[in-house]
Amino acid sequence: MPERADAARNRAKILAAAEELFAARGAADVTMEDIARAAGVGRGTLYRRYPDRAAIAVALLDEHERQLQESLLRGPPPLGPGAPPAERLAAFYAAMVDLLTRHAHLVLGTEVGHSRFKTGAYGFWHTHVRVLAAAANAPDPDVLADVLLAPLAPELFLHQTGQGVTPERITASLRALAARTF
Amino acid sequence: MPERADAARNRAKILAAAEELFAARGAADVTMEDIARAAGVGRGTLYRRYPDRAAIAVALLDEHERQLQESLLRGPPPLGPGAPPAERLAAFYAAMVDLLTRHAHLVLGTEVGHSRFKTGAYGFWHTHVRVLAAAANAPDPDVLADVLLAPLAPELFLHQTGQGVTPERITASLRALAARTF
DNA sequence: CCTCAAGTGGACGCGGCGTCCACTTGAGGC
DNA sequence: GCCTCAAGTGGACGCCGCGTCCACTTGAGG
Repeated sequence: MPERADAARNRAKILAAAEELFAARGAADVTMEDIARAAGVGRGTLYRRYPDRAAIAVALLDEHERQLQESLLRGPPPLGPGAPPAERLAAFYAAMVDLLTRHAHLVLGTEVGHSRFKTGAYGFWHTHVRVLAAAANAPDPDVLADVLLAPLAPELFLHQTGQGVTPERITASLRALAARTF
Repeated sequence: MPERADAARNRAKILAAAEELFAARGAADVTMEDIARAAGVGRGTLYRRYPDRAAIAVALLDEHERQLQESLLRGPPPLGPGAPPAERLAAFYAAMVDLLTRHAHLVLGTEVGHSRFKTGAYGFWHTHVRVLAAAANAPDPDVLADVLLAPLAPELFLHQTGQGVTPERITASLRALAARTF
Protein backbone atom coordinates (compact mmCIF):
# COMPACT_ATOMS: atom_id res chain seq x y z
CA MET A 1 0.00 0.00 0.00
CA PRO A 2 1.85 3.04 -1.27
CA GLU A 3 1.44 6.45 0.31
CA ARG A 4 -1.60 8.37 -0.76
CA ALA A 5 -1.07 11.54 -2.80
CA ASP A 6 -2.36 13.96 -0.16
CA ALA A 7 -0.33 12.21 2.53
CA ALA A 8 2.87 12.59 0.54
CA ARG A 9 2.12 16.25 -0.04
CA ASN A 10 1.64 16.86 3.66
CA ARG A 11 4.78 14.94 4.61
CA ALA A 12 6.78 17.24 2.36
CA LYS A 13 5.11 20.34 3.76
CA ILE A 14 5.81 19.21 7.31
CA LEU A 15 9.48 18.51 6.73
CA ALA A 16 10.01 21.78 4.89
CA ALA A 17 8.28 23.76 7.62
CA ALA A 18 10.18 21.99 10.38
CA GLU A 19 13.53 22.50 8.70
CA GLU A 20 12.85 26.21 8.46
CA LEU A 21 11.64 26.57 12.02
CA PHE A 22 14.53 24.55 13.45
CA ALA A 23 16.97 26.73 11.58
CA ALA A 24 15.27 29.99 12.54
CA ARG A 25 15.03 29.51 16.29
CA GLY A 26 16.58 26.49 18.02
CA ALA A 27 14.79 23.16 17.78
CA ALA A 28 14.33 23.48 21.52
CA ASP A 29 11.53 26.02 21.42
CA VAL A 30 9.61 24.91 18.43
CA THR A 31 6.37 23.29 19.51
CA MET A 32 4.47 20.62 17.65
CA GLU A 33 1.74 23.19 17.19
CA ASP A 34 4.22 25.60 15.59
CA ILE A 35 5.26 23.01 13.07
CA ALA A 36 1.69 22.00 12.34
CA ARG A 37 0.59 25.57 11.78
CA ALA A 38 3.62 26.47 9.67
CA ALA A 39 2.94 23.42 7.53
CA GLY A 40 -0.75 24.25 7.29
CA VAL A 41 -1.88 20.94 8.78
CA GLY A 42 -3.62 19.91 11.98
CA ARG A 43 -1.93 18.53 15.09
CA GLY A 44 -3.45 15.14 14.51
CA THR A 45 -1.90 14.86 11.07
CA LEU A 46 1.48 15.73 12.49
CA TYR A 47 1.27 13.13 15.25
CA ARG A 48 0.16 10.48 12.81
CA ARG A 49 3.68 10.31 11.36
CA TYR A 50 5.99 11.83 13.93
CA PRO A 51 5.44 11.10 17.60
CA ASP A 52 7.71 13.96 18.67
CA ARG A 53 10.19 16.58 17.56
CA ALA A 54 13.03 14.09 17.65
CA ALA A 55 11.39 11.94 15.00
CA ILE A 56 11.11 14.90 12.69
CA ALA A 57 14.73 15.87 13.18
CA VAL A 58 15.76 12.29 12.51
CA ALA A 59 13.87 12.29 9.24
CA LEU A 60 15.56 15.52 8.22
CA LEU A 61 19.00 14.24 9.09
CA ASP A 62 18.46 10.95 7.39
CA GLU A 63 19.86 11.68 3.98
CA HIS A 64 22.96 13.45 5.23
CA GLU A 65 23.74 10.55 7.52
CA ARG A 66 23.11 8.02 4.82
CA GLN A 67 25.59 9.77 2.61
CA LEU A 68 28.34 9.66 5.22
CA GLN A 69 27.51 6.07 6.12
CA GLU A 70 27.80 5.14 2.48
CA SER A 71 31.21 6.80 2.27
CA LEU A 72 32.40 4.92 5.34
CA LEU A 73 31.34 1.58 3.94
CA ARG A 74 32.24 1.90 0.29
CA GLY A 75 33.84 5.29 -0.35
CA PRO A 76 37.50 6.00 -1.14
CA PRO A 77 40.09 5.98 1.65
CA PRO A 78 40.84 7.37 4.14
CA LEU A 79 37.11 7.64 4.92
CA GLY A 80 36.32 4.31 3.31
CA PRO A 81 38.19 1.00 3.59
CA GLY A 82 41.86 0.81 2.66
CA ALA A 83 43.64 3.27 4.95
CA PRO A 84 45.16 2.42 8.36
CA PRO A 85 42.66 2.59 11.27
CA ALA A 86 44.16 5.74 12.79
CA GLU A 87 43.74 7.63 9.54
CA ARG A 88 40.26 6.34 8.99
CA LEU A 89 39.29 7.44 12.48
CA ALA A 90 40.74 10.90 11.89
CA ALA A 91 38.84 11.17 8.61
CA PHE A 92 35.65 10.05 10.31
CA TYR A 93 36.14 12.68 13.01
CA ALA A 94 36.62 15.38 10.40
CA ALA A 95 33.50 14.31 8.54
CA MET A 96 31.44 14.24 11.71
CA VAL A 97 32.60 17.70 12.78
CA ASP A 98 31.64 18.92 9.36
CA LEU A 99 28.23 17.31 9.69
CA LEU A 100 27.77 18.89 13.12
CA THR A 101 28.80 22.26 11.80
CA ARG A 102 26.24 22.17 9.07
CA HIS A 103 23.39 20.56 10.98
CA ALA A 104 23.93 21.19 14.66
CA HIS A 105 20.46 22.64 15.04
CA LEU A 106 18.89 19.47 13.73
CA VAL A 107 21.14 17.10 15.59
CA LEU A 108 20.45 18.92 18.80
CA GLY A 109 16.75 18.40 18.35
CA THR A 110 17.37 14.72 17.85
CA GLU A 111 20.06 13.53 20.09
CA VAL A 112 19.53 15.34 23.32
CA GLY A 113 20.80 13.26 26.18
CA HIS A 114 20.02 9.58 26.35
CA SER A 115 17.96 9.45 23.21
CA ARG A 116 21.16 9.93 21.25
CA PHE A 117 22.24 6.39 21.99
CA LYS A 118 19.00 4.83 20.92
CA THR A 119 19.15 6.10 17.37
CA GLY A 120 20.19 3.81 14.59
CA ALA A 121 22.80 6.36 13.60
CA TYR A 122 24.64 6.03 16.91
CA GLY A 123 24.67 2.28 16.50
CA PHE A 124 26.18 2.68 13.08
CA TRP A 125 28.94 5.04 14.25
CA HIS A 126 29.61 2.75 17.18
CA THR A 127 30.04 -0.29 14.99
CA HIS A 128 32.30 1.60 12.64
CA VAL A 129 34.62 2.81 15.39
CA ARG A 130 34.57 -0.56 17.11
CA VAL A 131 35.73 -2.27 13.96
CA LEU A 132 38.52 0.26 13.55
CA ALA A 133 39.57 -0.24 17.16
CA ALA A 134 39.59 -3.99 16.73
CA ALA A 135 41.65 -3.68 13.54
CA ALA A 136 44.19 -1.63 15.50
CA ASN A 137 44.34 -4.32 18.19
CA ALA A 138 43.08 -1.92 20.84
CA PRO A 139 41.85 -3.52 24.06
CA ASP A 140 38.07 -3.72 24.70
CA PRO A 141 36.99 -2.16 21.39
CA ASP A 142 33.38 -2.09 22.46
CA VAL A 143 33.87 0.29 25.36
CA LEU A 144 36.60 2.20 23.56
CA ALA A 145 34.18 2.96 20.73
CA ASP A 146 31.82 4.72 23.15
CA VAL A 147 34.72 6.63 24.64
CA LEU A 148 35.96 7.75 21.23
CA LEU A 149 32.49 8.81 20.11
CA ALA A 150 31.82 10.85 23.24
CA PRO A 151 33.66 13.99 22.03
CA LEU A 152 31.20 14.15 19.13
CA ALA A 153 28.24 14.78 21.42
CA PRO A 154 26.20 17.61 19.88
CA GLU A 155 25.87 19.34 23.23
CA LEU A 156 29.63 19.50 23.57
CA PHE A 157 30.02 20.74 20.04
CA LEU A 158 27.59 23.57 20.62
CA HIS A 159 29.22 24.42 23.92
CA GLN A 160 32.62 24.64 22.29
CA THR A 161 31.57 26.69 19.30
CA GLY A 162 29.58 28.91 21.62
CA GLN A 163 32.84 29.63 23.43
CA GLY A 164 34.42 30.75 20.20
CA VAL A 165 36.23 27.51 19.43
CA THR A 166 36.39 26.92 15.68
CA PRO A 167 35.49 23.61 14.06
CA GLU A 168 39.05 23.47 12.76
CA ARG A 169 40.50 23.44 16.26
CA ILE A 170 38.12 20.69 17.26
CA THR A 171 39.03 18.62 14.24
CA ALA A 172 42.72 19.15 14.89
CA SER A 173 42.38 18.04 18.49
CA LEU A 174 40.43 14.95 17.47
CA ARG A 175 42.99 14.12 14.77
CA ALA A 176 45.70 14.19 17.40
CA LEU A 177 43.59 11.95 19.60
CA ALA A 178 43.08 9.48 16.77
CA ALA A 179 46.79 9.40 16.02
CA ARG A 180 47.74 8.69 19.63
CA THR A 181 45.00 6.21 20.41
CA PHE A 182 45.62 3.66 17.67
CA MET B 1 21.50 38.10 57.57
CA PRO B 2 21.79 34.44 58.48
CA GLU B 3 19.17 31.91 57.49
CA ARG B 4 16.13 31.85 59.67
CA ALA B 5 15.51 28.74 61.76
CA ASP B 6 12.36 27.62 59.95
CA ALA B 7 14.03 28.21 56.60
CA ALA B 8 16.97 26.02 57.53
CA ARG B 9 14.64 23.30 58.73
CA ASN B 10 12.75 23.35 55.45
CA ARG B 11 15.92 23.38 53.37
CA ALA B 12 17.01 20.18 55.12
CA LYS B 13 13.59 18.58 54.66
CA ILE B 14 13.60 19.44 50.98
CA LEU B 15 17.05 18.02 50.31
CA ALA B 16 16.32 14.85 52.22
CA ALA B 17 13.03 14.31 50.39
CA ALA B 18 14.59 15.03 47.00
CA GLU B 19 17.48 12.66 47.62
CA GLU B 20 15.07 9.90 48.46
CA LEU B 21 12.79 10.53 45.50
CA PHE B 22 15.68 10.79 43.05
CA ALA B 23 17.05 7.50 44.29
CA ALA B 24 13.67 5.74 44.27
CA ARG B 25 12.56 6.58 40.74
CA GLY B 26 14.83 8.44 38.33
CA ALA B 27 15.27 12.16 38.74
CA ALA B 28 13.56 12.45 35.37
CA ASP B 29 10.05 11.78 36.60
CA VAL B 30 10.05 13.50 39.91
CA THR B 31 8.02 16.69 39.70
CA MET B 32 8.52 19.80 41.78
CA GLU B 33 5.16 19.05 43.33
CA ASP B 34 6.33 15.58 44.33
CA ILE B 35 9.33 17.00 46.12
CA ALA B 36 7.28 19.68 47.82
CA ARG B 37 4.71 17.21 49.06
CA ALA B 38 7.30 14.68 50.21
CA ALA B 39 9.05 17.45 52.13
CA GLY B 40 5.77 18.64 53.61
CA VAL B 41 6.23 22.07 52.08
CA GLY B 42 4.36 24.24 49.62
CA ARG B 43 5.38 24.76 46.00
CA GLY B 44 6.16 28.40 46.68
CA THR B 45 8.65 27.52 49.38
CA LEU B 46 10.38 25.11 47.07
CA TYR B 47 10.69 27.63 44.25
CA ARG B 48 12.01 30.27 46.65
CA ARG B 49 15.31 28.40 46.88
CA TYR B 50 15.50 26.12 43.89
CA PRO B 51 14.29 27.32 40.53
CA ASP B 52 14.24 23.79 39.10
CA ARG B 53 15.18 20.16 39.63
CA ALA B 54 18.69 20.76 38.44
CA ALA B 55 19.39 23.24 41.23
CA ILE B 56 18.32 20.68 43.82
CA ALA B 57 20.50 17.99 42.33
CA VAL B 58 23.43 20.39 42.28
CA ALA B 59 22.99 21.12 45.95
CA LEU B 60 22.91 17.42 46.73
CA LEU B 61 26.03 16.72 44.73
CA ASP B 62 27.87 19.62 46.21
CA GLU B 63 29.62 17.94 49.09
CA HIS B 64 30.73 14.90 47.11
CA GLU B 65 32.19 17.13 44.46
CA ARG B 66 33.87 19.35 46.97
CA GLN B 67 35.56 16.33 48.46
CA LEU B 68 36.99 15.23 45.11
CA GLN B 69 37.96 18.76 44.20
CA GLU B 70 39.82 19.05 47.47
CA SER B 71 41.68 15.82 46.75
CA LEU B 72 42.66 17.06 43.30
CA LEU B 73 44.04 20.30 44.68
CA ARG B 74 45.71 19.18 47.84
CA GLY B 75 45.39 15.44 48.26
CA PRO B 76 48.13 12.85 47.94
CA PRO B 77 49.29 11.74 44.48
CA PRO B 78 48.37 10.40 42.03
CA LEU B 79 45.05 12.24 42.48
CA GLY B 80 46.70 15.31 43.94
CA PRO B 81 49.83 17.13 42.78
CA GLY B 82 53.11 15.27 42.49
CA ALA B 83 52.49 12.46 40.00
CA PRO B 84 53.07 12.70 36.23
CA PRO B 85 50.10 14.13 34.27
CA ALA B 86 49.15 10.83 32.66
CA GLU B 87 48.85 9.15 36.05
CA ARG B 88 46.95 12.06 37.53
CA LEU B 89 44.50 11.95 34.62
CA ALA B 90 43.99 8.22 35.07
CA ALA B 91 43.40 8.68 38.77
CA PHE B 92 40.93 11.48 38.06
CA TYR B 93 39.08 9.26 35.60
CA ALA B 94 38.85 6.50 38.16
CA ALA B 95 37.55 8.87 40.81
CA MET B 96 34.95 10.31 38.44
CA VAL B 97 33.71 6.88 37.38
CA ASP B 98 33.37 6.05 41.04
CA LEU B 99 31.42 9.24 41.64
CA LEU B 100 29.16 8.46 38.69
CA THR B 101 28.61 4.93 39.93
CA ARG B 102 27.48 6.14 43.31
CA HIS B 103 25.52 9.19 42.25
CA ALA B 104 24.47 8.71 38.65
CA HIS B 105 20.85 9.37 39.49
CA LEU B 106 21.72 12.76 40.93
CA VAL B 107 24.17 13.72 38.25
CA LEU B 108 21.65 12.85 35.62
CA GLY B 109 19.13 15.19 37.14
CA THR B 110 21.73 17.94 37.05
CA GLU B 111 23.74 17.71 33.94
CA VAL B 112 21.30 16.76 31.29
CA GLY B 113 22.50 18.11 27.98
CA HIS B 114 23.81 21.64 27.73
CA SER B 115 23.25 22.57 31.34
CA ARG B 116 26.11 20.28 32.24
CA PHE B 117 28.63 22.75 30.88
CA LYS B 118 27.23 25.68 32.75
CA THR B 119 27.80 24.21 36.19
CA GLY B 120 30.72 25.36 38.26
CA ALA B 121 31.74 21.73 38.62
CA TYR B 122 32.32 21.33 34.89
CA GLY B 123 34.45 24.44 34.92
CA PHE B 124 36.51 22.97 37.71
CA TRP B 125 37.06 19.64 35.97
CA HIS B 126 37.88 21.47 32.77
CA THR B 127 40.52 23.61 34.43
CA HIS B 128 42.03 20.60 36.11
CA VAL B 129 42.35 18.61 32.91
CA ARG B 130 43.56 21.64 30.96
CA VAL B 131 46.38 22.18 33.44
CA LEU B 132 47.35 18.52 33.19
CA ALA B 133 47.33 18.72 29.40
CA ALA B 134 49.48 21.83 29.46
CA ALA B 135 51.92 20.19 31.85
CA ALA B 136 52.20 17.30 29.41
CA ASN B 137 52.91 19.74 26.56
CA ALA B 138 49.83 18.60 24.68
CA PRO B 139 48.68 20.89 21.86
CA ASP B 140 45.63 23.14 22.42
CA PRO B 141 44.97 22.09 26.03
CA ASP B 142 41.74 24.05 26.16
CA VAL B 143 39.98 22.04 23.49
CA LEU B 144 41.68 18.82 24.51
CA ALA B 145 40.26 19.21 28.01
CA ASP B 146 36.71 19.18 26.64
CA VAL B 147 37.52 16.17 24.49
CA LEU B 148 38.97 14.27 27.43
CA LEU B 149 36.01 15.11 29.66
CA ALA B 150 33.44 14.02 27.11
CA PRO B 151 33.60 10.28 27.97
CA LEU B 152 32.48 11.19 31.49
CA ALA B 153 29.09 12.45 30.31
CA PRO B 154 26.47 11.00 32.66
CA GLU B 155 24.24 10.03 29.77
CA LEU B 156 27.01 7.93 28.29
CA PHE B 157 27.78 6.34 31.63
CA LEU B 158 24.18 5.30 32.10
CA HIS B 159 23.99 4.03 28.55
CA GLN B 160 27.06 1.89 29.03
CA THR B 161 26.09 0.44 32.39
CA GLY B 162 22.61 -0.16 31.01
CA GLN B 163 24.25 -2.33 28.35
CA GLY B 164 25.92 -4.41 31.00
CA VAL B 165 29.30 -2.71 30.88
CA THR B 166 30.90 -2.66 34.32
CA PRO B 167 32.46 0.47 35.82
CA GLU B 168 35.75 -1.42 35.93
CA ARG B 169 35.80 -1.84 32.17
CA ILE B 170 35.08 1.84 31.70
CA THR B 171 37.84 2.82 34.08
CA ALA B 172 40.26 0.49 32.35
CA SER B 173 39.44 1.94 28.98
CA LEU B 174 39.89 5.47 30.25
CA ARG B 175 43.15 4.57 31.92
CA ALA B 176 44.45 3.33 28.59
CA LEU B 177 43.28 6.53 26.97
CA ALA B 178 45.06 8.64 29.57
CA ALA B 179 48.28 6.67 29.10
CA ARG B 180 48.27 7.11 25.35
CA THR B 181 47.18 10.72 25.23
CA PHE B 182 49.87 12.28 27.40
C1' DC C 1 -20.11 6.43 -9.83
C1' DC C 2 -19.57 4.08 -5.29
C1' DT C 3 -17.29 2.28 -1.48
C1' DC C 4 -14.44 2.25 2.19
C1' DA C 5 -9.96 2.49 3.99
C1' DA C 6 -6.62 6.00 4.60
C1' DG C 7 -5.91 10.41 5.89
C1' DT C 8 -7.17 14.87 8.20
C1' DG C 9 -7.73 18.55 11.77
C1' DG C 10 -9.02 20.69 15.72
C1' DA C 11 -11.37 20.33 20.17
C1' DC C 12 -10.39 18.34 24.44
C1' DG C 13 -8.48 16.84 28.92
C1' DC C 14 -4.37 16.32 31.44
C1' DG C 15 -0.48 17.61 34.02
C1' DG C 16 3.52 20.20 35.11
C1' DC C 17 5.37 24.74 35.47
C1' DG C 18 6.21 29.05 37.66
C1' DT C 19 3.94 33.11 39.88
C1' DC C 20 1.55 35.70 43.08
C1' DC C 21 -0.20 37.21 47.26
C1' DA C 22 -2.56 36.85 51.70
C1' DC C 23 -1.04 34.80 55.79
C1' DT C 24 2.40 33.14 59.51
C1' DT C 25 6.64 33.05 62.01
C1' DG C 26 10.67 34.27 64.31
C1' DA C 27 14.58 37.46 65.47
C1' DG C 28 16.02 41.87 67.19
C1' DG C 29 14.83 46.39 69.53
C1' DC C 30 12.96 48.36 73.42
C1' DG D 1 8.15 39.80 77.69
C1' DC D 2 5.99 42.27 73.95
C1' DC D 3 5.96 44.52 69.29
C1' DT D 4 7.27 45.07 64.74
C1' DC D 5 8.26 43.96 60.39
C1' DA D 6 11.02 41.61 57.16
C1' DA D 7 11.69 36.91 55.94
C1' DG D 8 9.54 32.92 55.02
C1' DT D 9 5.43 30.01 53.72
C1' DG D 10 1.86 27.50 50.97
C1' DG D 11 -1.53 26.67 47.87
C1' DA D 12 -4.65 28.55 44.39
C1' DC D 13 -4.25 30.12 39.87
C1' DG D 14 -3.40 30.76 34.93
C1' DC D 15 -0.65 29.22 31.21
C1' DC D 16 1.07 26.25 27.82
C1' DG D 17 2.42 22.15 25.48
C1' DC D 18 1.44 17.42 24.98
C1' DG D 19 -0.93 13.53 23.05
C1' DT D 20 -5.57 11.52 22.02
C1' DC D 21 -9.83 10.93 19.95
C1' DC D 22 -13.35 11.03 16.70
C1' DA D 23 -16.42 13.07 13.28
C1' DC D 24 -15.45 14.43 8.75
C1' DT D 25 -13.06 14.45 4.00
C1' DT D 26 -10.45 12.58 0.27
C1' DG D 27 -8.83 9.61 -3.18
C1' DA D 28 -7.85 5.05 -5.33
C1' DG D 29 -9.67 0.69 -7.06
C1' DG D 30 -13.74 -1.95 -8.53
